Amino acid sequence: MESSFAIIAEPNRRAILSLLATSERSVGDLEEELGLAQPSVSKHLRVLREAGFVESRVDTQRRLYRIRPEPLMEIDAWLTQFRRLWSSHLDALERHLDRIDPPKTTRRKTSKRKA
Amino acid sequence: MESSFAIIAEPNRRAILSLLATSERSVGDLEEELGLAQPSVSKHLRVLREAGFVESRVDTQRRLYRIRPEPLMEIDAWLTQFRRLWSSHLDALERHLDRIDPPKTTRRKTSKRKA
DNA sequence: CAGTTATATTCCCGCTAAGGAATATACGCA
DNA sequence: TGCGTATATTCCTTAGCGGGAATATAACTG
Repeated sequence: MESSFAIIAEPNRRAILSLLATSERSVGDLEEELGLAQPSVSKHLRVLREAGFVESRVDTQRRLYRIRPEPLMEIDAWLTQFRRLWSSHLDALERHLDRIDPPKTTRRKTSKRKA
Repeated sequence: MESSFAIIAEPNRRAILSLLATSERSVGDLEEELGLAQPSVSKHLRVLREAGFVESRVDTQRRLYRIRPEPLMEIDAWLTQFRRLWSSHLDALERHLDRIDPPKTTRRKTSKRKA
C-alpha cells in the first residue's frame, strides 16, 4: 500500500474520510454510519493512519479519529498538471457526473433536461 | 476496476497521464519514455480508455493518445470537501512532500533547513 | 478484581490485478 | 500480395488486498 493514491482507491476508506471531513468520530460511530463490521473499520483506519490520512486521540475508552490533510494535499497537487485541461469547458464534469450518478435534483441553472 | 480512484492507484498509469498532460503521444513514445514493455503500455491504455481518462486518434500506422479531463475533474470534485482543511496552513504540504521526496533544490524562500 | 464496552489484531480464504512471454491483428508500403 | 512496423490481445502465474470470524488487548465501572 505504497502511495496515497492507492489508499483512496478503496471505497470504504473514501467513505471514512468523507465522514471525518465534517467532524471527528469514534470507531463505533463509523461502524454504525457505514454499516461495516468493526474489524473492517479498524483495519481501514490502521491503513489510513499509517499513510498519514488520519490521526487519533483518546477519549475515555474510545478513540476519536480526525483527518490530517497532507496526503490529500499531495493528491490535489498532482492534479495541478491537468487543471489547465478543464479551466475552459467547466461543465464537462457536470455531464460526466450525470452519467455516473443520475441527476435527481436539478444541478444548478433550472435546466430543461431532455424535455 | 470500478472507480476513477482505482484507475490512478497504479503508478505507471499516473506516469502515462502525466506525460499526456503536456501533449498527445503514441504507444511507442510512451513505451520508450517510461521504459515499459509494449504490451504493458497497451494494457494500461486500455484500462485508461475504458475508464474515460484517455481517447485515441489514428495517425497512419500509430495511435495517438490524449487526455480526457472528466474523470480527473471528478477526483478534483471529491477533494472539494477537504479543501477547507488546508486553506489555512498552506505549507503543511511542503513539509509533507519533503518527507516523501527529499528536497534537492531549495523549495522557495531560501530556507535555512536544519542548519 | 470482575464484568463490560471499545478497539485492535490474527488467521484464513477468495479474488483481482499486474507482469511476462507469446501471439494476433491492423495498417502502410514496395 | 507479402513484408515490416505498430499496437492489441491472450494465457499464465503470482502477489497483495479486503472480508469474515475468532480472539486479543485495553480501559472504564462498580
